[in-house]
Amino acid sequence: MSDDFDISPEDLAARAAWLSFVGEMTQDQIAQELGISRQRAQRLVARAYAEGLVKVRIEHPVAQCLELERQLRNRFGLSKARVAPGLGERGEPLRAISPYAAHEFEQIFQDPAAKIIAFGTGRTLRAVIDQMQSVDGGHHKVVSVIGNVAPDGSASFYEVIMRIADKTNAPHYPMAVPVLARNDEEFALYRSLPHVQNTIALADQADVAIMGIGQMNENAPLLLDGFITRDELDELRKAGAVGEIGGHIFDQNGHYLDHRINDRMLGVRVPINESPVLCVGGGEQKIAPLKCALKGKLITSLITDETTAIEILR
Amino acid sequence: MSDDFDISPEDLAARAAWLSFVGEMTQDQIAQELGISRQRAQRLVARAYAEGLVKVRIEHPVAQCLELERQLRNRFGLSKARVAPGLGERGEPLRAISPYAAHEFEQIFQDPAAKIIAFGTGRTLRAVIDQMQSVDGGHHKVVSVIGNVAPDGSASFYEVIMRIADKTNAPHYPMAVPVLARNDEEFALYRSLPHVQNTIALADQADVAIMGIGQMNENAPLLLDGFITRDELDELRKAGAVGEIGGHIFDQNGHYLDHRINDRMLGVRVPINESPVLCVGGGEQKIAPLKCALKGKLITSLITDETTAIEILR
DNA sequence: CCACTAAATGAGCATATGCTCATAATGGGA
DNA sequence: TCCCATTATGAGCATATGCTCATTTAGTGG
Repeated sequence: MSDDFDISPEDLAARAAWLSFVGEMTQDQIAQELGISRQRAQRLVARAYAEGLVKVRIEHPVAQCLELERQLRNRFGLSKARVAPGLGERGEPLRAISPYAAHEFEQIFQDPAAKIIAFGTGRTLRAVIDQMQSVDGGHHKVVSVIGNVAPDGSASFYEVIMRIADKTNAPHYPMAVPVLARNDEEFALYRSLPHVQNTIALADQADVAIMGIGQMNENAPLLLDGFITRDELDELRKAGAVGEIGGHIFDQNGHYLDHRINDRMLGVRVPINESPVLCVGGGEQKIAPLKCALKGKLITSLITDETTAIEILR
Repeated sequence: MSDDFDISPEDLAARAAWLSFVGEMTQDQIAQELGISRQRAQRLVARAYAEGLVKVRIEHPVAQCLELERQLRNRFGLSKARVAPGLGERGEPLRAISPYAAHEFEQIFQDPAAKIIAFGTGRTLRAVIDQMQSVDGGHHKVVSVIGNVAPDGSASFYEVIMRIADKTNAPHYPMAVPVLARNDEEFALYRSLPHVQNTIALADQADVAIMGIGQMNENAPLLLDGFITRDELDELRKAGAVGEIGGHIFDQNGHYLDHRINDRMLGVRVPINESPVLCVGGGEQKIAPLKCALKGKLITSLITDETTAIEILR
């Protein structure tokens, strides 16, 4: 059973993790089995875990969370709500939400009926997609509803279309323009580009949109990622901005803001032609935006965590 | 976040496991979070794990196993072969095979096309089904190809139809007769019962059969479970018995034995009308039966573990 | 109401784990 | 070829974990 000569490095990590989690072996046993030092075994297992080779799921609907899901659906007329058990005050909400959301995503892609699935961007969606298992979704198309170019011209770091395509083997259609045009002429120019028109046309046919949500406080993703300046942020907030979905900024009633900056967002707004909008997000800062988005019926399904759900329902 | 008053006991176990695996908390932190002692936290996590609430999957195709799968397919003309990484000499083969097989089972039930899925019995299938996640397979039917009554009249312990139905929510059709009739008259009687005829008729339409495999040595399941006596075992072995699938005994060429005991097996033989037969099994004792079953084309797909695969291919 | 059995709990301890640091190996550029 | 920077490795140690055992609690039958 001991390997005569080493193979790939990742292979060994997977094998060590397998022996650890499935075989329930101690690190000493693994080391012996693979003919390596205990130290190395420990590192291999840790690495496999860190790299996401090891997927842990808890198969049990926690009663309190089910109840919260029911309340969310009723209160806001959602077609679907999923609430992940909280990880306590100090726990990152994303860590709790990701496995739950990843499972939902997998389900969506396992649907045999071919679909056009629109995606937003952001840290949340990135984290969820990293958690997904590979599924065969080659019959679907994934399309971005938002530009994938950062203000400095680099590829937007939190673009997710490529990653979701990797996991699902689906044909992918990024929107290869900036998130935000700098003025109206630039907006018109970008919008007129053939590949943009194609992508937008495809997005317009989306059967479902999967989106994150952004807050408009001092940690606004739009600000952190350099899409708007602090002055513009202040200006938007004065105009009533509370949150944004796919870069499109809305007010406390969940209505998209009529504002020159908002008008230059190149992407497609949700909801798209009555199609369902699945929003993933949680954490203290997302509470206000989520409440407003729910109020304005911008989203039709929600995946969040326990703490956030409680606050939203308060 | 700390619970004010306790809810269900299993709920708490799931929550503790969640905090442990997803939240990566130490037991002390979990204890504090849930307002219990560290001891209790430890036990809750262990319990959740033992009860199978925690599902661990390794997402990485180990190269050596892929190669073995390829060789198995080529050598025996299998439509599908899956090889789980071995757990070393001391590891239970079942422990390695179960997660792999469970995943395959889930895939089968996630197929949207309604199917009739026939099942054998045995320790192996039991273990695999315990590992399965719940899936929505209500559009399929599961039917047993073998009786579910033990010689003492009790329900056969390793019958799996109920359990698979639990996991998949599929309508289920057990075969409510003994595995083996005691003589030809009894055989004719049982076979004539209406509910048996119904079940057999359904099984005859199966789109796929999922089976274990039994050895005919001194640890033969048929002997251990009291379906045949030691004398009968010896007699069968003298007649060339090497293994059995669904109770139907075959020889070294994978041909069903023409023998009075074999003729009294009440179930349906695989393959059923050219339908695929997925066999799950591994371990030293299964090697000979598997080789012969493969030789006789009794099975069309195989899920096994690394060590067994190597031996089969030797 | 008591006594008995079985399960749940907490303390203490042996072991497994993962982190830090010092050292060795590896690899890329001059 | 040598040198430097980066990465991999192993030893030692602090901590987390899980097991055993003694004790308590809960549940059951007399």
